[in-house]
Amino acid sequence: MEEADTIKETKSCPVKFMLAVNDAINVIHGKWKLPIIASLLCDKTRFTEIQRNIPKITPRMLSKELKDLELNGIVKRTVYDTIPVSVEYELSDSGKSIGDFLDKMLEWGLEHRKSVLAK
Amino acid sequence: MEEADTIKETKSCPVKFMLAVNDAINVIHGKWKLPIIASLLCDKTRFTEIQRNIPKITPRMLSKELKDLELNGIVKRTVYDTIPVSVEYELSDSGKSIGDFLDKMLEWGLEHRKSVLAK
DNA sequence: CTATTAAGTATACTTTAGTATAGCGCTATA
DNA sequence: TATAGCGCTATACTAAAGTATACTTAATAG
Repeated sequence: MEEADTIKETKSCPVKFMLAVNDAINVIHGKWKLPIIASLLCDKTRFTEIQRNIPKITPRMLSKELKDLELNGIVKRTVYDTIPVSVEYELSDSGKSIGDFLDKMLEWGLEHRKSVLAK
Repeated sequence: MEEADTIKETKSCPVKFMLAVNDAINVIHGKWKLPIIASLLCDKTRFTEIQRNIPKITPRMLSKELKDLELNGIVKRTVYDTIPVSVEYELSDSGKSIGDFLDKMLEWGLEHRKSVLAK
């Protein structure tokens, strides 16, 4: 099946539609996922570095969210055999392409703000 | 300032970027907002009708989420002076245009599923 | 007189998300 | 020997989100 057909078919099937959209929502869901992804969109980085980039995140949450993102194929974790060990996190291809729909959300958000302020 | 410039400027400003993206996230955030919006994308409808369309939602949650959506300018509520009163909910223009970024999320979700299954 | 419908509200509860704080194993540097 | 940095984990807690169940007001149908 062609790409365009897959999309068309999915839109006509509420269940598949919801599954795919929910995948996207889950990836940005919660207080910290977006800051983490934003941090990794710039550069592959290490644990402590991300912690420094995101004020107020606790190591517990950072660890939890990174695991979650890794499990969902958004983030890749690489351990280097240095002393002491260093660990690098980077976005997968899927992860990098999150920017695609974030841009659309941004545009919608700006439009919406305008229309709300107009009243 | 031109539309395109606003978007460009926003992308270069992390705070504004986050504000606008968060507006979009808030609108679809939680267990029930998306089903409610989906239900209203088809048709303007009444409270009980929405409740029937969304199995398992309680009136408490439906009421809460509709109020929230109304406050955020996504949904418009109209009370008709019939006996007994009937109340109709419909999407605002902003509400209708949510489809724009949902489509992008859908596309991303499908791509992502493919890439995860490929492994 | 009782039951039902519309559009919710009230109260109490459970579950999930997030916070606060401390500590581990390892090594390098002062 | 003490301190600091890295990449976390453990325990205990609070706060936010969601559920369950009952009830309200006003009218109408049986």
